[in-house]
Amino acid sequence: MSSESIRVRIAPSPSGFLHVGTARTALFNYLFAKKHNGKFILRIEDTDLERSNEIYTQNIYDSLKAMGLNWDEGPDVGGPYGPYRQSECFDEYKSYAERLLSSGHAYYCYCTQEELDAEKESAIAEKRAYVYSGRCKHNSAEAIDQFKAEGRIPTIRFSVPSRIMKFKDIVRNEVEFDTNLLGDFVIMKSNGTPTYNFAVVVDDSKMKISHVVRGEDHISNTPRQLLIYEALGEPIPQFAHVGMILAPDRTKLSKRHGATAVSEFIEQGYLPEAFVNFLSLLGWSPADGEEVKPLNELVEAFSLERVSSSPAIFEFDKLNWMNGIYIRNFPISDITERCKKYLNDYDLSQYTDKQLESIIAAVREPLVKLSEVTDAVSYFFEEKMELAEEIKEILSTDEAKTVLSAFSKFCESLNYEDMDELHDKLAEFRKSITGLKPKQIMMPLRAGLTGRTKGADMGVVISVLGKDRIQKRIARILEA
RNA sequence: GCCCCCAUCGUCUAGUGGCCUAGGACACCUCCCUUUCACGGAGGCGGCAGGGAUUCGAAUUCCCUUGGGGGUACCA
Repeated sequence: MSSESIRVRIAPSPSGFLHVGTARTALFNYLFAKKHNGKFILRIEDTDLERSNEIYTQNIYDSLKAMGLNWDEGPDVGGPYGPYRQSECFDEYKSYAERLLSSGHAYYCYCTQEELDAEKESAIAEKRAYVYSGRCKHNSAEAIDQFKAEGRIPTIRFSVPSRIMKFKDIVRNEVEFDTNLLGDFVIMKSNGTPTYNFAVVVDDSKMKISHVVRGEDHISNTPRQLLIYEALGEPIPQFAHVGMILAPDRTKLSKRHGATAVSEFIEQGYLPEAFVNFLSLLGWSPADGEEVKPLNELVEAFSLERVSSSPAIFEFDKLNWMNGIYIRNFPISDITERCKKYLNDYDLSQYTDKQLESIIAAVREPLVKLSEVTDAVSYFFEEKMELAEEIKEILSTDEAKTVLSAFSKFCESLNYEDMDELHDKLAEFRKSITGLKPKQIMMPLRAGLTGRTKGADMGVVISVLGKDRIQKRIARILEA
């Protein structure tokens, strides 16, 4: 097949924030499209008016964009096969349904919910698998008139032929279903809107989708959709059902497991770029084994054949590791800019951009999430420090006091602008105090100046704080 | 219940009959580096769910069992 013809889509329903599972599916679709010079399409599946909400649509846009998954066609950017929002296509579904009606592939069903429930209950009572009886398939004209007179509004059901349905799935080879277990299913609800299985097929064929890459939870929908394609006489796309993403307790990832929305992760301080990279490794692996790959490299490395058919569990350890790598490797100006939203409580105006960058550069190394920067830089912004017992203990010794008062004098003559020189001077200072190991000198100094036992390089601390604040902080400790 | 899918270290995975005394990554442990935390480097721990069958040979093929997941709607 010519790669020009590859068209894939992500079709979320705006009934919640963009879920990590949907995000991963979107990623795979995007990677597949870009790898083969195809089109990545966004379609909003909002046929369920009740549950759909515009704020979710916006969240889907924002999350996808943050991840860098820009779509070629979609509700906002348009395209040759629109509309890309199902709620704008209701007339279309109706006319497709009529096609099926007139070709004998579908029929009106006047069964009430109560009648249907009764069928279901007796099936359960008899320990039979429930399938719709198909009783409305051969309604007489009189019966139909009677139903209409009662005010019943029909659904439209697809007439399912009896046979074994086989299809080839790119990630799992042959899959087989017996259509007798399906039952004639509803394609148009009584309120005139299409059901999911019907709308998907209409839209996918209208949009000339060549490959349907989606979660394994859709695998049992596939035979129904195949039947519709055939009845419509539309070309059938290739399918690829990816293993699902599960929570650590091996059940479907849901709210009770914590964050499930991409936007929540971003909010927490995960870089979308890192998140994407992490997601790519859930159910797929690059042939070269190199796991750290930004989006453009993922595109190059991607192939559907390497996608896994078994489910993957979403664990934070590797995400955290990945995020740390991106935090450390991104340009410092970029990271600094992204950190600002976590620094709202501080007066940033006291520092130049360059100083802020050197502060962030000095504390970024151990960060797992950007949000941790708030605490990591606190001693650069707050003069009054709450000292933990551990710190008080370190500062209580005579040695510590000696070190601090010595440094208070020593810092008189420092050049605070030159970092290399500062490090040399620090070494000099260490030598000037005899009888103490480097650590015994540096730790009290750190504790005295920052109120912490760990943190930024002392050269940076000293440089940023400057003489006055250093002397004040030391004085406060020594007076206590 | 019925249908479908899945099954390699704790987790993500490599592996498509001999290259596997099963490789990598995360996590964990040890050591090194070191003015702290970290980063980085070097090691270590740890797995083919069980049982049959095919084969000279099985993580790899087939069957069964078990386990897990998904579906079973006028939700998507």
